Amino acid sequence: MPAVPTARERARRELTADILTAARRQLAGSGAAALSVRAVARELGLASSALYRYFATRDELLTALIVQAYDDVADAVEAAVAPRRGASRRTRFTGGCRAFRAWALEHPHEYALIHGSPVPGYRGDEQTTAAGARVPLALLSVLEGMGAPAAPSRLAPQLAEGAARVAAAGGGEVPAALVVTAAQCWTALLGLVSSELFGQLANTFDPADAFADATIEALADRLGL
Amino acid sequence: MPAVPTARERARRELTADILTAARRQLAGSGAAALSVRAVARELGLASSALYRYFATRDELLTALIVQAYDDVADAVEAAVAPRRGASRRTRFTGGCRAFRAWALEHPHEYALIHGSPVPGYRGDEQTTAAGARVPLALLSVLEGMGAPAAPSRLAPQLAEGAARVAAAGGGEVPAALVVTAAQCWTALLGLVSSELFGQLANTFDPADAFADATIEALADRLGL
DNA sequence: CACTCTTGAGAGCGGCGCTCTTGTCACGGT
DNA sequence: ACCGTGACAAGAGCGCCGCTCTCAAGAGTG
Repeated sequence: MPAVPTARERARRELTADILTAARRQLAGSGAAALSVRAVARELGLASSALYRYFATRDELLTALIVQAYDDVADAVEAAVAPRRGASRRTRFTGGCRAFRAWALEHPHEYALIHGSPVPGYRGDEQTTAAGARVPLALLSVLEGMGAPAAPSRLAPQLAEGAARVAAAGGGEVPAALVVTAAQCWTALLGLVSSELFGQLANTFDPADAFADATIEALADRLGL
Repeated sequence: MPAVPTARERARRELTADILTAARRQLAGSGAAALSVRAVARELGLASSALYRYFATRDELLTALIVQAYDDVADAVEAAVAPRRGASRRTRFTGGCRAFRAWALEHPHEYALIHGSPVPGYRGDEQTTAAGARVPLALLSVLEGMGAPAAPSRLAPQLAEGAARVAAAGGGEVPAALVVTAAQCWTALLGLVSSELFGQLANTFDPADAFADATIEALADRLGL
């Protein structure tokens, strides 16, 4: 591969990026179910068959969008939890949670794509799982250096294994019991945001800002922050 | 309407039920995205156009399946939380949560249909929201007669409103602060099950039985059970 | 019996994902 | 400078899909 890419290579990269941009706009506008290769091609003034030179399948295009969405939300959350002068652990954690929810509210279709029901026969792709781990790991990183919870009851073997896998995946210096609690908080956060976005709170806590804030504070309490 | 239904009416009811049964089988087998009116018609030996006499649209068929799924899981949870001799509140609550998770694991596609990303432009149908409220109300009913949490700090207005709406919807004699906590536990339970089913726990707490049990016990703790 | 209203079948519309073929043009080696 | 290779866009086409329309047959009712 030459240091200076040929015109063809540049064109390919640019068109690939254009396809992704158009696809993302369609996704944001009408959701993943309505995203069609033909519509993207139309928007770009191409024959639909031409797109298959860049993405072999609709699922492949969707996968690229999934990775983009994971990275996008991870950027937002990582920025929110970054250590700052005078920012307590609790502030960083709740800020990260709030950033996560805010991103989800701004990008509902992208959120549904990555945290809703898996579209086809859900691919456990390496790329996507790695990208998907960034947000929970960012939230976990806030807890680094904390002691174990007050009552460090012995963990069930399955839980200890899970915590070990989290540690291996990058969850640095956090006691296993706290990792388990953090994972519970992570699923709770997902439940909060999914419930709000998918309409499970309709007719009850519907404008959910106060409910979300209270829930996030409760999570921080539970983590001993 | 005559007391004795005509042959045509009986036939219509039966065929409607058959359509739902076939559709449900397809849903359980391949998921909501793959459910097609034509395939259901094929399975029943009908022309696809004939099905439109019974369900005006694919969405209408899906809505019927949604209501069925809501009722199905509600039956399971209500049975699990029913008061029994010697069953403590805590046992009834955790049993209800476990029944919810068990139903979801047995019916992943139905679960995705009702708690995953809303399929089209999600209808806030009256029928579906009423059916969807049964499970959380069943879990809430376990808490009836309990006192308010230790620190009944004044609720934000939005939260008080939400709790009032829950009470109006059938959440009987439960203090508002406890209703809020219960709602948080409900979204946390949804997050737990969704995470497990949608693959968010892959590579960490993947065989999630121990994790789920620990999480459910933690919810019971939080409710003071 | 005549009538109406319901039902099921068939053809058909436009859209979808995806494949195959065809003509064209950029690239790299000689 | 030229020519062969390979990437490329386009078009036609396949089998699906949701949905509509029309039409013939049959059940229900006076």
